[in-house]
Amino acid sequence: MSFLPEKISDSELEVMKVLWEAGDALPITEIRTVLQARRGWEATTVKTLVSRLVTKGALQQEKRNVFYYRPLIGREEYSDWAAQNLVDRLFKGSARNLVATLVKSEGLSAEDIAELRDMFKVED
Amino acid sequence: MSFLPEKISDSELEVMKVLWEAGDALPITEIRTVLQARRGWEATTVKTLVSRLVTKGALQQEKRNVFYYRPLIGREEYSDWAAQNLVDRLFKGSARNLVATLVKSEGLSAEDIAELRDMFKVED
DNA sequence: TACGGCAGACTACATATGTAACCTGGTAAT
DNA sequence: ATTACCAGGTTACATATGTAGTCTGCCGTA
Repeated sequence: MSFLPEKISDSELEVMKVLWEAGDALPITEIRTVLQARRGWEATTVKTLVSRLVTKGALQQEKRNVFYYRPLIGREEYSDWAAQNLVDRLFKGSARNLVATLVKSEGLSAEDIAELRDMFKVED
Repeated sequence: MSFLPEKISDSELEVMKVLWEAGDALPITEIRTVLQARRGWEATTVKTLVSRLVTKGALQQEKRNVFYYRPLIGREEYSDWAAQNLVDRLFKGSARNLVATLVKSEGLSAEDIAELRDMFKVED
């Protein structure tokens, strides 16, 4: 796993999600529009978050007519890292413990469990 | 699930873990000893973290000969919350997606997979 | 061509977090 | 009783984070 350069904060993550959802580089305007609707953030707030992400190496600036921003970290990659991080920090390094918690805490529906069972049949 | 009063930071979590592991209230001295060994933290650093946790309502101070600190939030409870939080923030609210990620990621050992498979055989 | 709007750069500021020092009074040991 | 040490309280200070304002130059439109 290529590890992350620096931590991505909650607010910054919102920006990453917009880019990940778009599946392509976006100009600041686009990002701003989404986050203005979604979170009520001002244009400058979005700009600050984007700048910080560039500094952190999570986004790349592409010069076109106007700057476009492209994620250098994929959603999968980040999610994997976050999941592993949670496992290490709170589940004694055991993913099984995490899953057990999810199962117990109603986090998983009956269908989820059924699907997971299938998944484990197929895997390996 | 009784929700958490405030966020517990990474460093603060280290303190909580010491208490959770102890399974009982501890005096600051004990906590400090563990964290001095485990993290190299100074006595005052530990004191600050403990104080913040008390302020946040995560720890309760018990007056004896000397103050003893007792977690008001259980490890299970916190872990559940953290897991759910991760699911909501990065896995589109689907715990199944998280599990799928754990399975796919290199972070899972063969034994982990085996255990998970067993778990799903037994569960439900 | 003058002007209004917007992108990008820079600045601002309160709260959170990581990490720790200083001070003060009580307690144990001499 | 004197002293050294330690618990508890208070203060410190840099960096991170959430959230946003100001300034400046360019570009399109009147």
